[in-house]
Amino acid sequence: MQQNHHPYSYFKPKHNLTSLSPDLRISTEREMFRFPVSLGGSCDNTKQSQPSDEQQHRVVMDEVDFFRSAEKRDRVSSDEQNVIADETHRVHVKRENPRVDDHDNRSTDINIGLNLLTANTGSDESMVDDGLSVDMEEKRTKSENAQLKEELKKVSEENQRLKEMLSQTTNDFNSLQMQLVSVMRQQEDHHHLATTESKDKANQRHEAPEIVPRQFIDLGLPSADVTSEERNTVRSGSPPSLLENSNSRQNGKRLLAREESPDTESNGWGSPNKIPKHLHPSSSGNGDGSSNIGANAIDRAAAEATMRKARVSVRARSEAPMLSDGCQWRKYGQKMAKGNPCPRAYYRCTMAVGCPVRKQVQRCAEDRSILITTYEGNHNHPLPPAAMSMASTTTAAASMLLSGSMSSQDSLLNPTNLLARAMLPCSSSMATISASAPFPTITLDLTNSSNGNNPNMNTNNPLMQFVQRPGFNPAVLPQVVGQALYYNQQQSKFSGLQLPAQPLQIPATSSVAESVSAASAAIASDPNFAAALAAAITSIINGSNHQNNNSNNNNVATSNGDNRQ
DNA sequence: CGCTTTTGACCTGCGC
DNA sequence: GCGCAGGTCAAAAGCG
Ligand SMILES: [Zn+2]
Repeated sequence: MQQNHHPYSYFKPKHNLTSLSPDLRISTEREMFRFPVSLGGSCDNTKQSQPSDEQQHRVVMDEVDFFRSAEKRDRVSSDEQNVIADETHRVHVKRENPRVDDHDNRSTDINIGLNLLTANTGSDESMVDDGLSVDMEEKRTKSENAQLKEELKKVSEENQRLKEMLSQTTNDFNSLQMQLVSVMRQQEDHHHLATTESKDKANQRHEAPEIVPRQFIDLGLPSADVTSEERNTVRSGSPPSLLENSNSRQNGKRLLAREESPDTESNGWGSPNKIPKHLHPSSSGNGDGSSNIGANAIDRAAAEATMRKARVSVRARSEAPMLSDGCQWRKYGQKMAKGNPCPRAYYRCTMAVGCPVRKQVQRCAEDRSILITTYEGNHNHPLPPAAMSMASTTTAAASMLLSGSMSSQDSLLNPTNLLARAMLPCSSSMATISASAPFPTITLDLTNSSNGNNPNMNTNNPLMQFVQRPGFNPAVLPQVVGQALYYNQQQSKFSGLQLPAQPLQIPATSSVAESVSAASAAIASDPNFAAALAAAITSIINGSNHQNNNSNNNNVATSNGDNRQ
């Protein structure tokens, strides 16, 4: 937990600024999306330079609006707010002119309008410095201060609430999205199957689709004997909810509560890795017999199962036995893995009763200072902010992997692949795809060593620059990728996995085009993707932003196989 | 006392 | 079918 303070310190700046004025606080939100500015590597410059009102009016991403609108509402609601707003406005207007020069200068330094997004960090000072008509202002300032303080209180609370809401919503949305995607894919598959089948047996059959639901109707009927048997096996400490699920057991022997709570069903991973078994032989499913429900059950089961398989693996140097990622874990097993002297430990999330999330921790065989943490599944409960990074990462990545593996084996069309390549133009060799394996896995390599096979320093990759920071906690990084994945997925997946028809050009990622296929270049240069990266990275950077270069490498590799050390 | 870790047994999928 | 390897279970032990 201690380590997590760091990662999430990016909330702090928000609060600090909050103490200045609501406006400033709001702009902080925007700050989260200022990443494009930093692409030029001029983080420091931008911070030092004073922002202007004009800058703040440039909205980089829509996501910001969520907060902004909320804030605005907040402002309007209070009486004196308007006064404050006016004040700040006036001040800003004043300063605007001088700032413009700065902008021009900077823009020559770096690049285009990206600079417009620069920080407002100095705004407080500016307000102080600017004190023009001192006397008048002072009086006002005093009263304003009082108001501001109150306002600040309110806003802080509101902020807190919003944060909580956001995290929760994000969580929910992630899982919902995951499910939706899976269902969509399933439907596609089913359509495919149905059509082919009906073609084959067109003469004999009336309706092919009927077949599927029927299976589930059968499955839906839990046998009374089984349940009673299973009750015996329930552990003393286990919640009664375990019983509910026991009907999904297939073998009488070990009726362990794998899917521990009813929640799990709706959430992800109700079914263990044996999807096919669940589908065909017996058990499980909703008791109801309507064909629709059955179909849904299939979809869900398959989706969950697939989801389950999707993994996010993080390689990081750490002497600690485990990365602290904000979640509570309970060790449930340990095994000697083949070809590795170090044992592999198995953990499961204990923050909620039925949470299906698991993780494996193992040291790298070649370099024992490298810790390999592999996550599976999605949390079925609200997460503390400290845990959001990992969670969103796994969810998003899992979704990505899902869509990629199911819809096409084509590595080029695999969004995950694309992402990996897009993020790692210099180390595209790392993005190996072996179509042969059961577990689609995305691997984040945060280790120091350049891994030999990656001679190019990744310094020209924007993402690298951000990862290569001293205070950078490996545990946070997943959020970067996670969010990137997340946003990217909305682009690439929901638009039907089709590559953007119109490749757009973004200087920052243009290098991708050289080393990567045209397809991946298209995605990578997609402004939305860039923006997603920006959002994700900026949010991280804002928190643990200390300029320094560490020799950290961030490699993202995807494979359909087990992660080999 | 409640929770976590340890650890041997067990289950499952896969290749031969 | 057999053996192997990965993954999981749960009783027992450990810990605060
Ligand atoms: Zn959880």
